[in-house]
Amino acid sequence: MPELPEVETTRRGIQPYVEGNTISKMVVRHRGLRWPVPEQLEAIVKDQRVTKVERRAKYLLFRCDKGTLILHLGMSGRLRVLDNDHNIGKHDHVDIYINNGHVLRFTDPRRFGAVLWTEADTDTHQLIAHLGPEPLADLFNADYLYQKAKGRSGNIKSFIMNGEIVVGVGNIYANEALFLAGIHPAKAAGKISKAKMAELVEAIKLVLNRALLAGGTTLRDFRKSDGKPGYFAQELNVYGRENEPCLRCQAPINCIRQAQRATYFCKQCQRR
DNA sequence: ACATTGACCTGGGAGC
DNA sequence: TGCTCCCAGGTCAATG
Repeated sequence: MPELPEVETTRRGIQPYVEGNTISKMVVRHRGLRWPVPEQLEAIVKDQRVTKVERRAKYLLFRCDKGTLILHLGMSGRLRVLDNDHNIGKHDHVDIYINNGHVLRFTDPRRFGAVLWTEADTDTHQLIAHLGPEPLADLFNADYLYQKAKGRSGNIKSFIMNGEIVVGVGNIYANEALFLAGIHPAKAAGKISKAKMAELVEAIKLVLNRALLAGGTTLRDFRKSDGKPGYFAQELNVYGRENEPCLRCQAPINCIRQAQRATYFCKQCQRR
């Protein structure tokens, strides 16, 4: 499910139920996520107050009294607020009980997600320390991207999906942003002009902001944290539209594979 | 330093 | 109906 807008939508959805409250209990039914859920986590988080619910890249960060609970939704993860703990499903791996009667439930069929704990500054955490800027921050601009791309021969699509360059640009929005900027996804990152990079930066910010406003894209199983679907899928220009007419020029949309991921683009509108 | 590939998992849909 | 194959929103770790 989750690209950055979905993760941020989830954060906003759960924040009012969690922030300022205390974790009364945690139940882990399946420790085998991307990394094992730490053995002592239930005991560690019990009775800790959550002071902030933040996000860095696609990581959700629950700032607690004694450290930070780090949660990643992976490819198929979901986090919902429930009024009770009924109807436990096969993929409901972790429940976090809040002292206001709500339960945060982490569901993840593919188990690519993660639930971890750190007592160190998260900026120095192994998984977070090397991440690039947030795409919606001012730091992410044409100068930055152009400088980073200098001398790079790899394709621009993989480049913008690289979390060390910029975080939060997943497959769907990488496709959409390149279409809006009129850049061929296979073009070498280092051969793109600064002017084009400026267009790309604006396109990335635009698609992410739009999706954020819509509450995240609905594809397969995405639901906002309250269980209602998001509704951005109908605004996609190229993603998932192989052989359908380009919405700008009517030429059929192409689909190729880059780094084992599907890339959709229009040959007419996105020149090399 | 950079680029590419495999790996982690399950479920759903297409095709036979 | 049921089997097999392929695909899926992420991203780390290992390899050239």
